Amino acid sequence: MIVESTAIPPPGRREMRRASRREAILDVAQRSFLESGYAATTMNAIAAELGGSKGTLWSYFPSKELLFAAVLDRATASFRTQVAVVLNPADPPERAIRGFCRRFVERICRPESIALYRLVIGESQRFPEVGRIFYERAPAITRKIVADYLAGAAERGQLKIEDAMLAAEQLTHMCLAGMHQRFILGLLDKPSAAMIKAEADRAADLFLRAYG
Amino acid sequence: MIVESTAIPPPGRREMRRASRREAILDVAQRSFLESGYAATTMNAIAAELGGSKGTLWSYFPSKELLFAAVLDRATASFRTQVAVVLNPADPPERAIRGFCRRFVERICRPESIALYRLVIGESQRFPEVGRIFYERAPAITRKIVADYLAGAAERGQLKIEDAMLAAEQLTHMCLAGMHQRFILGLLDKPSAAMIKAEADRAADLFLRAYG
DNA sequence: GAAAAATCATACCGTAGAGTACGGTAATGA
DNA sequence: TCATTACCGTACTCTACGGTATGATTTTTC
Repeated sequence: MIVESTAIPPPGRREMRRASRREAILDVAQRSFLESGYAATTMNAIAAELGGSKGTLWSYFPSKELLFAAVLDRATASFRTQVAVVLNPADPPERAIRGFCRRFVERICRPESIALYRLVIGESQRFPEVGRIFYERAPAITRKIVADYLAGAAERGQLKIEDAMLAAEQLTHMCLAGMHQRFILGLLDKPSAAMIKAEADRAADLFLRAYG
Repeated sequence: MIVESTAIPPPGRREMRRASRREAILDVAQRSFLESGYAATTMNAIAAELGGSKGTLWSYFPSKELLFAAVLDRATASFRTQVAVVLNPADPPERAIRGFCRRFVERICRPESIALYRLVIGESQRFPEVGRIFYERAPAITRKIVADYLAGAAERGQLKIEDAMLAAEQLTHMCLAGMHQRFILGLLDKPSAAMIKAEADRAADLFLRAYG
């Protein structure tokens, strides 16, 4: 009564299992690292939450540091892909910039983003690469996208901008001005949609007032 | 041949000794916390660097957490007093704002300030008061000072500002736009005077362009 | 169905660090 | 002078955690 049903698995069934197990480990580890920081996260706790044994955990990630690096890598990758920013050159610049600000503020004020930022900053002293990797994969990429748009808008005569990179940096940081610092320091917990909109509009207003 | 020279010490000589010892402990602890973070700082190392014994250290601060709190308190207090900002209402606003920006950027990009900010952010998850205390004693106070100046300038017709608190927040955060994040993440080490000036002027320019 | 690989459960090792205990010694106060 | 208080040095306890070892059990592959 043995049916050969599973059709696909010539490319290895072990590999599949292994990959999904790896993901499961990273899920648990990421949650713990983001929630408690590096030092307060214990391998024992991760193994316990996984249900498996310690030996298995170590067979996937031979040290806590390597596990941490893998978590960081995955987290920034997810950030990167989610910055599918909607800066449409066909829109009038007010609309495009306002839309970007809202999306950006919403993104960076999510609890996971805040936790990631905290984690990176907290560990960037002990692991200097952490800060560099994060910077290159999150803020630098966003800035580049915004700068490209702004340069185009300047060419089309829609905005008066000399240094697009500088302007992009100013715009993104304006989006951080109010709530973000308070989130980072733990004075606020959950952003409401109204707060996000207000924050984004304030940033866009100032920017457009200066460069419009 | 014993001369009763020391004139003042009726208010206790033990207390003096004790106070200065306490300061010495805080000096060492602060350096270590700022340099290595909370977790990587050990009470043993502090005691060793002090030269004294562990028992003495514990007699001043009965736990690592309490020592940490005391360090934080002192560090933010020193920050607070150093924000003797020169926002002179008699100056023309361009001059006043430019001057403030330079001083402010210089202040927050100092290695000690960066280390403190990192420490606070890194631990504000585990010790939620840390973030709150820091916010109230450093960013909030600065913002208040700036807002008061801006409100005055608006009344005198020098600037077009509706919401002074908002504008103050935007101005101070503009000063953080470029270098500060890179310092925090460890991509830069020591700010040059030229970098500080350029950064401050960029922030002031944008602000004055929008509100001038 | 049997060999091989992965996983499990659990006990263990080494280290490190927070906090304690204690006997001896120097400074302080009356 | 004498009691007290603070300090020193050091050894110690206890706990936690990263990492290892091992033997049994399951799963995959052929």
